[in-house]
Amino acid sequence: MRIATWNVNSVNARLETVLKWFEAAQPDVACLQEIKCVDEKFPTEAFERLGYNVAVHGQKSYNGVALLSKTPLEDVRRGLPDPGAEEQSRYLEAVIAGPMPVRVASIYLPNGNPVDTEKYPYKLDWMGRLTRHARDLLALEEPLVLTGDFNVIPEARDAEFPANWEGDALFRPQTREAFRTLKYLGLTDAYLEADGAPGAYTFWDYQAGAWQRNNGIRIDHALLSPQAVDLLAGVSIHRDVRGWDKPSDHVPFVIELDV
DNA sequence: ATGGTAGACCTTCTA
Repeated sequence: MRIATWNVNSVNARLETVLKWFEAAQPDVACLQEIKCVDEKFPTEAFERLGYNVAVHGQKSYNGVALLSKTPLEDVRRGLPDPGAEEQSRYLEAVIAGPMPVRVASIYLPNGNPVDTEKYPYKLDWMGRLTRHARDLLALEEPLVLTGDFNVIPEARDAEFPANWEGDALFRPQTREAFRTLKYLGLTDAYLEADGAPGAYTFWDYQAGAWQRNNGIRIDHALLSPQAVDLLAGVSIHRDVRGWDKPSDHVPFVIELDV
């Protein structure tokens, strides 16, 4: 089972590029982030034509996540538990039906910049809520994949120019500590487990020639329960997609499970 | 030290 995650930066502005990649890469499951539209504006029919079942948790203008699967999506959950009054659409979870069901979550963790605004505490609070929910999911002792745009640079080796990110919400010690707290519940970073070579990035900013200078960071992750690690067969970062016409600033990250 | 790009949008916010 091939499970992809991709922050597409507007699914409608990017639809041609997204469909081109889907036809080439043929993921069984895909988690999209930053779809930037409400549910009714999501191009559901285009994905159904490719054979996918579709679940969407959209939002006007900003954020929004989706889950696509060749087999049915069951037990769909939209949003984390304990939503606040101004909840943003950043979490969508479902069980991928099959002989070995796999629970998958599409995650768009808050960016958190600028750090001297309410955005940073919102990020840390959201990470706390994700961690509490992940603890409950791990208690189920089933194959679980938490994947998406975490907006976290886990270590200096995950940035080409780590000094550029000092003080940034993606790399602050508090952010990295919160990410470790999540992982230390018993989750495994699929990229480190299956490959781990440094210099592998999933995001290059549109600005200041970041792509041309390879000023990249690894912020799109897949965290696996022990039962999912047992199935892990490999990972791949589709770096070349960043060089396509009208690219997203993120590229697809794919994990392969022996299911 | 600064500014650079992209997308959706109640020309400004978010990243």
